[in-house]
Amino acid sequence: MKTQLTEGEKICKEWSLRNTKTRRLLFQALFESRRPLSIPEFLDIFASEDERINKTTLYREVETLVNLGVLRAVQITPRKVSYELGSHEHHHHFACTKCDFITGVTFSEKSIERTEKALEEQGVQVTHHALEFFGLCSRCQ
Amino acid sequence: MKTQLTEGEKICKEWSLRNTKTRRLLFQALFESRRPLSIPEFLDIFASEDERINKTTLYREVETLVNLGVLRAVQITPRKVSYELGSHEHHHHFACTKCDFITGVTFSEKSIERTEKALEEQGVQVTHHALEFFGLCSRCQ
DNA sequence: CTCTGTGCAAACGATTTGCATGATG
DNA sequence: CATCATGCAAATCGTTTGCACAGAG
Repeated sequence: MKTQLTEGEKICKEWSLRNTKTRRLLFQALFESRRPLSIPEFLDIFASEDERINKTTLYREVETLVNLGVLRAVQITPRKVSYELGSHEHHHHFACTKCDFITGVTFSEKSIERTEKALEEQGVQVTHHALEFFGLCSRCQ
Repeated sequence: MKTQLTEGEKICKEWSLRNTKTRRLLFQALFESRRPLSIPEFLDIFASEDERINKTTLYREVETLVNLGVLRAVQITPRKVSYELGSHEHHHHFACTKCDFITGVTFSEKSIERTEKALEEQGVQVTHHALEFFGLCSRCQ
């Protein structure tokens, strides 16, 4: 009889990572919240579930996972870095400027304007967007 | 004989803001650096010019100016908020992932791909980009 | 058993707050 | 002189580090 693996345990296998409590809870939280989470948010979630996860351990865990590419850092709200699964297809985000709602946006449409239209058809109101390019400047190549 | 106003003094007039040392130096620094600056960067610049500007005062000043729309917050590098003049035409940025080089990008081309090409022709190497939409979610409207 | 993960306390840097004082229009 | 701006010290918050110990494979 096969044992049912949680999503988190699958990811650990896939990346040959030790199956630890911190990892299991971290992945669990990401799956359930269905949006990028910041470290303070992870900690709040764990606390509300009465799960004792050390702050330092979590910072180190997230760092490891980002370096491996399992997680991806998402910088949207000023002074707040969130993390999402790196396996998600390359996508962008919609963030509510009033509450902390953030959701993935698939840029299937060919233009920013059309993507905004598609978003508005889903019920949100888009006021502005930000587009940043990253890479190496001429000096640093 | 007309008195020559600095850019900063012009902005103060335009927004009916008191002409203070903090404001003058802040605008001056922005004009000279030609790129978004973070508060620690402003402070370093002032210190290197032997200008004593209090940290608290600067934080409050920047907050005021952002609320008025004179400045705009720019969130590019994780954990680093920079500020640029809000009067700049709506544009995006290129950030070097190795040094702290940031420059404005005019999205004159119609697509992200073509904007990237145009950037590369200017000598930088684009590895990836981020696109975020902001507004109000259905609950918050 | 060995390597990796964990926990705690302390350090750090950026940002915020309270309160009393100073300067601008 | 009425606002608005300033300075300082202390508090707060997110993040990092050193070191000793524990757990997974």
